[in-house]
Amino acid sequence: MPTLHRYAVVVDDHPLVAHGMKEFLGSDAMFENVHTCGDAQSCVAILTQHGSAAVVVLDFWLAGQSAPALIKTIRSSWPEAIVLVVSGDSDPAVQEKVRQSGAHGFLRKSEPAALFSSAVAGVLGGVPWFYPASHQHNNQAMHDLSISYKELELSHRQGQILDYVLQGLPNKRIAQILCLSESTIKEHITGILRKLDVSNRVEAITKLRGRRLVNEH
Amino acid sequence: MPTLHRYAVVVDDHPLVAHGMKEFLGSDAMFENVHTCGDAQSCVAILTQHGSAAVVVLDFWLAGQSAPALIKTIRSSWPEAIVLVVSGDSDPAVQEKVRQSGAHGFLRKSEPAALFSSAVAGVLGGVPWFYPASHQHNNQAMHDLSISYKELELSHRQGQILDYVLQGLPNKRIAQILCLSESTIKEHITGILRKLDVSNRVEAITKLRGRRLVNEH
DNA sequence: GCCCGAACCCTACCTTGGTAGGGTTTTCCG
DNA sequence: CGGAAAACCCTACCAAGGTAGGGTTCGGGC
Repeated sequence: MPTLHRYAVVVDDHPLVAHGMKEFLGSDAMFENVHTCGDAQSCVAILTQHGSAAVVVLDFWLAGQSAPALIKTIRSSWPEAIVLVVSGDSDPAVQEKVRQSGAHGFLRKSEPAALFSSAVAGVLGGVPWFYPASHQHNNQAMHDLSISYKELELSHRQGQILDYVLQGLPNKRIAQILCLSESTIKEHITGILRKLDVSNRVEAITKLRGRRLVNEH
Repeated sequence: MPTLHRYAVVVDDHPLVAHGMKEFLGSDAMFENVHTCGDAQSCVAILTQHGSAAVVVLDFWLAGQSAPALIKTIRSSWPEAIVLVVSGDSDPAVQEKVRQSGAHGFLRKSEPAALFSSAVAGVLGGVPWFYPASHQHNNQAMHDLSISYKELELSHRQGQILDYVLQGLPNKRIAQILCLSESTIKEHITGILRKLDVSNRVEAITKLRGRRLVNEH
């Protein structure tokens, strides 16, 4: 198994972000060799081919697969690899999932460059890098039009169904798409409306108009 | 006015993304001098201090301010600057807002690096860079740009009522706002839906999402 | 082990939305 | 003048949306 040199892997479906992180890992002279890829499959392929990386930096919101699944795969197959997860949003729940999946650290993309370097150095040195639990609820400058309708405490299913609602689909069609009964859809929607504090789907749609939807997990 | 050298500005509230774009702009030897910043205020400050940049690359989803406002500011104060907007999501309506604000190009962050370079080269060469309308998902012959009641062949009353529908108001409230009976509202809406070729108000809202309705008549 | 929450299923009930059909009045146009 | 179209009103009917309350199963945490 060719663990010839220490190298890093960056997994992010946005090439620009991946490139940015690659530059960071390289410019601090920590890693001369940095691979970038856009999905979980490619990441696994790289690790299989080159042997375990020293560090894997991956975006939580991957296009195809869920990040926790990839984290678990890496942790079990290449246990010596350090896994650092980055995410565009600031949801505490995301960090929890990441931590429970076995990652060594979690960082928001909005952090300054210096903190990113510190985090990489930290996890490489064996220090777990997570935000303190008490720090969780300062959702300061994060909103307006920017992001995350999402984990305003919507469950997985609710987020998924809200997606369809925002596309204008009626309950009946959502039901057959998801192979569920219409009653179940209605129940989920009742929960969604209560959490969004609106009284029907039209209000929900107009309330969320123009906002970006983070991918379901 | 110190337009001493051609330079670029990258505006993105995610430092990693900003850094990635900076590297791109630099590595293609197009710009030796690239400024990065995280919000609209800093961007304006940079332009004020250094004079107009050759190109401004900015993220649509800025933390504090809306991107269209910044675009308009740049277009009016530094008209020779080329404005290229990038966005993490793929909503056609976002591109429309960008285009209407006067930007020269729009690109998704998920595009490969090569396309990013092409887009920069294109807009610098004076070629607008937008996704074709036909490429936008399934929506058939829907023209972009703003749409007027006349194009939809809506009567005055219908246009007025459609406005309220798009705001998410139920028939009952529209009726009391306009001092009409609910039956009349329903009748008008039936006409609206037929002309829009949709089967209910939710479809109408999602179909017209992101478009600006101009009330001329 | 127990408890809790998420995710399913159901029935029943009420409100809203949309269509169809019946009218009236006004305006504009050939 | 007659006719068309828009704007208003009504009732009646049915489909869709949403709530309430009743269940089951599964998994994780204590």
